[in-house]
Amino acid sequence: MSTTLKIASWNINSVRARIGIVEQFLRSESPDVLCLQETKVVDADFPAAAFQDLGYVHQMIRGQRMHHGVAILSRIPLHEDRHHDWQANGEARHVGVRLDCGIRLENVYIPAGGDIPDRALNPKFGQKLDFIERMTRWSEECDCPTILVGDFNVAPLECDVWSHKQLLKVVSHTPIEVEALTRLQSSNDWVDLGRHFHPAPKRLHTWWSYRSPDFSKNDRGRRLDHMWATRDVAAQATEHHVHEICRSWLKPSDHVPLVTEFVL
Amino acid sequence: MSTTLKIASWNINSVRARIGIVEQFLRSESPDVLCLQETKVVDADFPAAAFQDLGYVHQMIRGQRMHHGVAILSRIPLHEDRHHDWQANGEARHVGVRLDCGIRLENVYIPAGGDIPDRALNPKFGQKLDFIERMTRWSEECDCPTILVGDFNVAPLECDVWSHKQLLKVVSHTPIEVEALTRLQSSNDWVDLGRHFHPAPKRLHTWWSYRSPDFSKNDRGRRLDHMWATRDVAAQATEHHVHEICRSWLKPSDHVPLVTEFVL
DNA sequence: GCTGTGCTCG
DNA sequence: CGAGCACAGC
Repeated sequence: MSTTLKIASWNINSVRARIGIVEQFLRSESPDVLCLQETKVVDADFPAAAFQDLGYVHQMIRGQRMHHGVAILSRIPLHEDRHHDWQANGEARHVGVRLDCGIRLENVYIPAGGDIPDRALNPKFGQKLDFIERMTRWSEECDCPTILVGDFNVAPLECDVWSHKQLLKVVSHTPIEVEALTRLQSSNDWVDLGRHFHPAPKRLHTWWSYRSPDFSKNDRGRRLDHMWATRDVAAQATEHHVHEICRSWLKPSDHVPLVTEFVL
Repeated sequence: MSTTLKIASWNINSVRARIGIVEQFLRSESPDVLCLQETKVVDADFPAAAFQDLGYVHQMIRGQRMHHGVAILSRIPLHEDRHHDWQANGEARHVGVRLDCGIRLENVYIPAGGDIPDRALNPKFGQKLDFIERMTRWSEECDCPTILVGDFNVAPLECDVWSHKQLLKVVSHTPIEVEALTRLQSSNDWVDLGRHFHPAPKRLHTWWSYRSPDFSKNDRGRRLDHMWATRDVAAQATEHHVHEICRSWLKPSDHVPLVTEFVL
């Protein structure tokens, strides 16, 4: 006998502004667990009831005023929730739990890093690289079956962006960020599920800027969102989808949801 | 042979935020002329095309950044537009035109007057009374058939408010404002079309605060919006309606439209 | 409450 | 472009 586990991850850019389309997504996809990033709301104002009404009664919420904020909403029990604050700056960028099957699920929102890809000129860029380094130290110590999801704010491969050449000096696709993310991936037995199911050089994007007027016409996307799993767990993955369609919905997030199914 | 003339007036509290419901109203009521107050937009950004598409190709727009702003949108020709600035402060509170039938149509947005009904403590209250006085001087000189509409921000009669007693010291229903409005009405042969068709003590309201959560439940309305006509024109009026239903629409204005039909 | 504005952030 | 916030005005 086998059970399936369906995990979704989505940077929704304000859970309150997006509650309608998140419900729509949950109704159509029915994942067992939904990981959110950029909820942008303090825990007291999190729209918990809306998720409860759809069966997501197990909730691990870590929000803050205005920026960042992560949450795990689940139809299956969640245990041993931990909130890492790797940079000890109080930013709500991580929440992790253990599922009944023993797998740990880690939900992360890596800093965007500002506009200028230079540690000296732009402290936010330094903070981003530092965040990835500290995550790498943490990842080295991870010793159980783990799924790591979230908005990593890095598009590592050439085919992860609409134009490798034009984005080489644009934060999210610079060599220094890609190297940092590669070290994170190498620091444990991480399998990039996106590329496992949709190998390069296939086009795979999860984010389109609001600033580009017609996202589907110009298609200037980047793969900033990721789902990784330790090799043992990745071996149980059966499907992985990027729900591009959600970018065309009314009042969309600039990110779209990722979904992976596992057979345990 | 006779022709009908259907005039509507509506404080829409931002024409851009309300463009959808104004279109809905125009489609269902099809007035010949629509007078708007509180358009809250500079002329360059006025959604002129939306009105043109519905046949309102004759437009006299007097807007300003952020506050106030009036407009006359019409399916019939408009002539001799005049913008009075009675207080010479640059506020866009009036636009008037002449119709082909010879009637003048004057569209006014009288200042709200702030919170405290005291000239000394609250300059806005003084400005409101001064505005009405200056309008009175102008009204005395009006010597042609005229329809005067708009948001007067005064509910003169006891039955114009949900509680006469509780509003006696609330700006919009204080004796000093009512007296000022009465002087304005007496300064020419003005007929209050609202009360002509719906005589006191009938309840007649055109505005419900956003702050009262369920407007229809508590029904704490006031008659702040008015349509007046000189006696000759008033004699040609056949119907006058307050479209209360518009207050229950999605994302409503706090005011509802008034409509009068004339047979010329 | 619900507009507008200006601001920061991505 | 579109979230968040703060403020003013009604």
